[in-house]
Amino acid sequence: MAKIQAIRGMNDVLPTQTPAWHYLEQVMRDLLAAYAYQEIRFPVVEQTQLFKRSIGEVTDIVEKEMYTFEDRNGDSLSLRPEGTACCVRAAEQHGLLYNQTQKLWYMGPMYRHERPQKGRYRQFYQMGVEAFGMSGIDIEAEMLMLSQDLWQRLGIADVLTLEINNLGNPEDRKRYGETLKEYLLDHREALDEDSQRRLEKNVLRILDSKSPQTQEILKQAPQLPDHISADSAAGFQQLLEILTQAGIPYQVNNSLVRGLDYYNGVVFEWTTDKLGAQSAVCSGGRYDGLSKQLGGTATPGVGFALGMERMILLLEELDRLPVGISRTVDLYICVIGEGVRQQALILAGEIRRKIPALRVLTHCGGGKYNSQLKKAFASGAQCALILEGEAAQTEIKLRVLDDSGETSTVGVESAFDSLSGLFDLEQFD
RNA sequence: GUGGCCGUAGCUCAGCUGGUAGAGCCCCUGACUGUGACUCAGGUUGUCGUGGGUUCGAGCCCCAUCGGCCACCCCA
Repeated sequence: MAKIQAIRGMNDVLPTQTPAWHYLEQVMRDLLAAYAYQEIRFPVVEQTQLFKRSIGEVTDIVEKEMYTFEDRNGDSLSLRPEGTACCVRAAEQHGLLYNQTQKLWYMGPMYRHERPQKGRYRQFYQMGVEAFGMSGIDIEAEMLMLSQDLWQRLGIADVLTLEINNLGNPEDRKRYGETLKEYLLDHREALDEDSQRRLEKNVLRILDSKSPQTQEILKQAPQLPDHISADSAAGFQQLLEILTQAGIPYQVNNSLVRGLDYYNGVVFEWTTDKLGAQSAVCSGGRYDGLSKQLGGTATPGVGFALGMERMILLLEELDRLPVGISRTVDLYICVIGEGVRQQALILAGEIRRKIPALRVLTHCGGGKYNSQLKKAFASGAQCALILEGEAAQTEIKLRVLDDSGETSTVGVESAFDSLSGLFDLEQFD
């Protein structure tokens, strides 16, 4: 029988890696709680239409990266390639957007059929933040401050840079799109293939085309900042001022457009040069038209998503993971001889009841003194209880697992007291 | 989707111009040590990613396929 292996680009997270994930998730949860954002969860599968209508028909994501399949009843379903559309759908469906504002976050796997690469996987995890019902630039400012706060808590602020742009309000964007299209139609033949296709449904994307020839043509093109209404431009300036005051360095990039069609207003991207080709670790912006586009009532929205794998890669690369997060055992109980097996299990249970947060590993499966002690050290535990004998013991050994080799013999009854003396119990409250 | 490199024991890798496989680490046993050590003695592990082909014979050649890494592209 041939061995079955994981699907390409879909990774197992092994026990050696889960501590890093827990750490990252915990820092995020704490941060989001500090900003009073609430968690929302929604399904991994949605109607294909949801993504076609939000992300855009002619985007790469919808055109060639979605996992789309037919349900048994013939409906076209897709694994979610991103979270914003799902979040809007869920919020709208349950009346969360009716006459109220929301500050939400989510975390979970997304799916995109791309060629796997460092920092790019077919199943990847995103943490996303979305705010609904707020149209000022204060919410953009808060989100950027929140993300900056996260980088600081993780200790990676020094390797990330913020690129930011203003696409103007939806009318600005539409008007500019038409003007740009008109200009580019005159140079149609000189554009690269992709840009020619985008001319029809996705003109703005041409702005960040990598083709040198296309970029040459764009030099003479009508410029985006010239087509932005005064109030939108003023708001953008205010935002930039807040960023300056908050000590967040930024770089205005007028060709930053984003690959998802639903954006308008402020868009941004946090990038790094530490992850090879995958430079974007977090990005987002305003999407005021999205909820209406999905058939709901018009509700302003702002949000961003960040790639969890890329965060972890970055933390590992820069060695910014706190020491000690991998330790999973505090107390190791060595069980030498079948006679003390039962006593050891019962004793472990009593200790756990008395100190619920203490992580107690009872050695199972037998083995000699030497090898069990070796495992006790390898486990990272601070201390080991050693039960040895052919029958239940009244005295057991307590060994501190450091170089001192300090070992004492204690009565079973007083084992708990001895442990209390060893561990700083407050840390387990 | 395109291109380059790669796929040999749990891990890191070696394997000359094709003659059916090794090393280190780890792990286990024993000896010595009242003991995570050291040293010594011994031991387990692989359908050489998978499926075909060429050949008297393939880990080494050819084709296909799956997977990994990197870049393009795209994005988180």
